[in-house]
Amino acid sequence: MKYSVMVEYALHSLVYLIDVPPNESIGIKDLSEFQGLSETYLSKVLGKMSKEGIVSSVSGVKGGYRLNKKPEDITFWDVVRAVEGEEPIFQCKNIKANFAYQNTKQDCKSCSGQSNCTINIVMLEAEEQMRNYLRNKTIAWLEQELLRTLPNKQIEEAKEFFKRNKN
Amino acid sequence: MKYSVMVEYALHSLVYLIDVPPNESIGIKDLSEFQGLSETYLSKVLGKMSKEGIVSSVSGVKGGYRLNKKPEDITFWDVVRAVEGEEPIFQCKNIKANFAYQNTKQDCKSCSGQSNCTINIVMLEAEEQMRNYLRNKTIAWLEQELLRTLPNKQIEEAKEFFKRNKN
DNA sequence: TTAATCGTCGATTAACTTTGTCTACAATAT
DNA sequence: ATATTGTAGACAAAGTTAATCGACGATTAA
Repeated sequence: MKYSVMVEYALHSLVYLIDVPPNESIGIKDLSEFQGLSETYLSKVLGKMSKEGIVSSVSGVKGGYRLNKKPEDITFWDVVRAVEGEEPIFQCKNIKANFAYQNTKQDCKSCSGQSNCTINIVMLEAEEQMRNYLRNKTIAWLEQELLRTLPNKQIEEAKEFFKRNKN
Repeated sequence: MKYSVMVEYALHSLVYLIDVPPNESIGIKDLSEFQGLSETYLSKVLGKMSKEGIVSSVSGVKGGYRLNKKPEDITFWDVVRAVEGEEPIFQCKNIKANFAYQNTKQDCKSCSGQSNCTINIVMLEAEEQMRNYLRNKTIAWLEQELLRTLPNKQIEEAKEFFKRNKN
């Protein structure tokens, strides 16, 4: 079980969007070039975040992406959900004749809802612990943390790169 | 991102092994037939749990599986780990020239260890929340919960099935 | 108004993982 | 001995993720 690399691409890309003023933006070409990622693939990641209102996009010449919310209103969970969707990690397939289901006739839909399949409930609640943790970490917090821990040189390098290619 | 169905197969199968006396066992054929699962595939799942010491196996005629520990010493996490492995859900691919890494020269190994890639740390800690929850739920607890919530008829049905085919 | 630039969308391909099967083999009760 | 059962590994099928490509529409600068 793994998160798709999209999650990594998304979180890392957001870092560069934090400081972009509301009337500017960063193009997919710059974002992908600086991080060494595929332009077309990364654009799908940003597209997903755009759909979920995390970033907003500007079409046309000098277009690109910028944040669509304040960094303190974007959580890690928002990003994961935008990219991976809300489907639970664990899903009952409703094993036939199964001991652990009250109603062997019903299928998985009932099980992932407010079902009484104990095993499913445990797994869903376990995942909920992870989600709650992610809901508590915002992009604003991430920026502070990066400013605190990263060498200045590296931070300046990034700022320089995106300033040079400013949209 | 999804858990493999192996996790479901493993947890459900364990339920039927809880009450097996130390000198008896249940064969893969019965376990798979009762649950409507592929015999060969389920045997791989049990094999993984056997390797991790959760169950023990008896070869030969009248062979099968039984628990290798007390139900209160088997947690959900033990089962997930046996089946899915310990690899973290999120793994840094060390994006080239990446802003969020202190040392762009090092590769992912450094990042998933005690690295200072903040994003990676957050994701690892989030996963740890989920693991801790699973570490708190034992198979013994699961049995109590099932006895409490399942209709007697269903429980008896299962017991009957495995008694008939007792090894 | 035209041309270049940029994001969006869907089809397609490539790589990889999961699921499942098959076969040969080792252990064991009768 | 022999039939039964678990073990292991090769293999195949199906599904998912990663990545590419091309057509399209929106926007801006000239």
